[in-house]
Amino acid sequence: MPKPTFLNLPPDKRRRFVDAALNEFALHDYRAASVGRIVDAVGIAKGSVYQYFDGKLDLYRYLVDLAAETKFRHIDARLASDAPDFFSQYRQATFHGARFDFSEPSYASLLYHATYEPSAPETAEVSARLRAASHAYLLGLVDAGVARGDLRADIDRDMTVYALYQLTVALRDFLGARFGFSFEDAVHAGAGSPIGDQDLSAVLDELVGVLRHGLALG
Amino acid sequence: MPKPTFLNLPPDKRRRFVDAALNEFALHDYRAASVGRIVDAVGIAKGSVYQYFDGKLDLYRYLVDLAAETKFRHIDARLASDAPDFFSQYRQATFHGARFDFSEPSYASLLYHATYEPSAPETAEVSARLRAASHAYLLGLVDAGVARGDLRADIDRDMTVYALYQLTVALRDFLGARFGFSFEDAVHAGAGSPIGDQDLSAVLDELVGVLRHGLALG
DNA sequence: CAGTCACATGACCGCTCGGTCATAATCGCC
DNA sequence: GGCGATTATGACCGAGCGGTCATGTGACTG
Repeated sequence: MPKPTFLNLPPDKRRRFVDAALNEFALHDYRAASVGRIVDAVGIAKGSVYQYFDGKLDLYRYLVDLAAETKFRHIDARLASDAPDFFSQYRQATFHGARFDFSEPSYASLLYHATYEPSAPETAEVSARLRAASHAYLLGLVDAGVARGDLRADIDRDMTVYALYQLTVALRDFLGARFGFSFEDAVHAGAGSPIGDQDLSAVLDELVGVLRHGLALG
Repeated sequence: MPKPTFLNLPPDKRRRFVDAALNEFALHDYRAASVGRIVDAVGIAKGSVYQYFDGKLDLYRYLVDLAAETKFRHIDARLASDAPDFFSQYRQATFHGARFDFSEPSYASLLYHATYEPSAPETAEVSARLRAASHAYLLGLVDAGVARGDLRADIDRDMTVYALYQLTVALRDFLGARFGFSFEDAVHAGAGSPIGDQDLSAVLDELVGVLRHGLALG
């Protein structure tokens, strides 16, 4: 967790630091991210980082938590309050999740890296926490869906959650491939929504259609 | 590609080198893998590696190609020759793929790392080639399935391939989580099939069932 | 004005890395 | 045995890393 010094920082300086750090961890995975580049970008001395955080890992943890919290909040705030069925709930959440990723490519890329980083022993715990949070969220959705009768009662809940999770995370790559869009470029360029809502909706309709009825004919 | 010197090596020495390198790249992703550790493990001088390959990346490319080729061959050799429907074809390929992963955890982990490593600019091309090969394979399956009438004709082929790909790759994590199995441990311990064929079959039945009929009730 | 305290600084440390190269050992052939 | 070609070696290089710490700075306090 951040040291008190960090929290006492003038808001503007703190914001600039977080932005630069976010950028660095969005552009590079944990190991490749460089504390030196962060301080160069923000124009402070290297030692300052260690006045703010206990080290690189501590900073990373803080950023991942911040990004996850921000994204979840963004989605939750936009979820329709009326209780539709499972599939439209999932569709809505995924839609707003993707919208968030477009508008905040740095957060999105950071979370993407964190998701696929069980390799490094240090970051394994961060990855696991992130995955656990997503799984818990999806499991709640699935259980409600089963209870409501939207989903078959005989499905393997864990496998269903895993499949949903993977497909949702992979959406980023799929959208990138389909629409020739690179999140990495977006991190440099800042926000901007390069994929229209209609295109995104079409993709999600397709995905939800497969989830709902499967691939088989008839 | 390997230099002539590498190909002239006594088979036993070459095998020991490949094994050690495989191990290193299975235990660590590209950046974290260390040439020094490889030479220590195999008991040769560091300079020798650069007599065999043009560098770390060249060695990595060679190993990934080798692993991918070996795995594809393993699967193809075990595919039933009679032409069943799409789902049993996919099931068979995935089953034998998983079996391969269990019996050759080093290959499997190397391919896993290679799959999720578009971050490093150098390895992006290797990842892309690997993904392209899997996609081509799956696309062939899907197209045949559509032609045969196993699959709905109105599905988005690319998305279907992407979904199949992600779910298949993620199987590794899912099996690991469900059966408390770690591929990393298996790399150390060598082969051994820690998950029985029945357990694997049950998981695949579930997965194929969802792919076939979806999650919706009725 | 002196003293205190929070914060900023950047030279420096130790380490690991991929890669090099002059030299030495080994092999194959006549 | 001798000789050229091939292969093996490991000390060494330059670079980058995370992290440290003695010193400096500036603002608030009594």
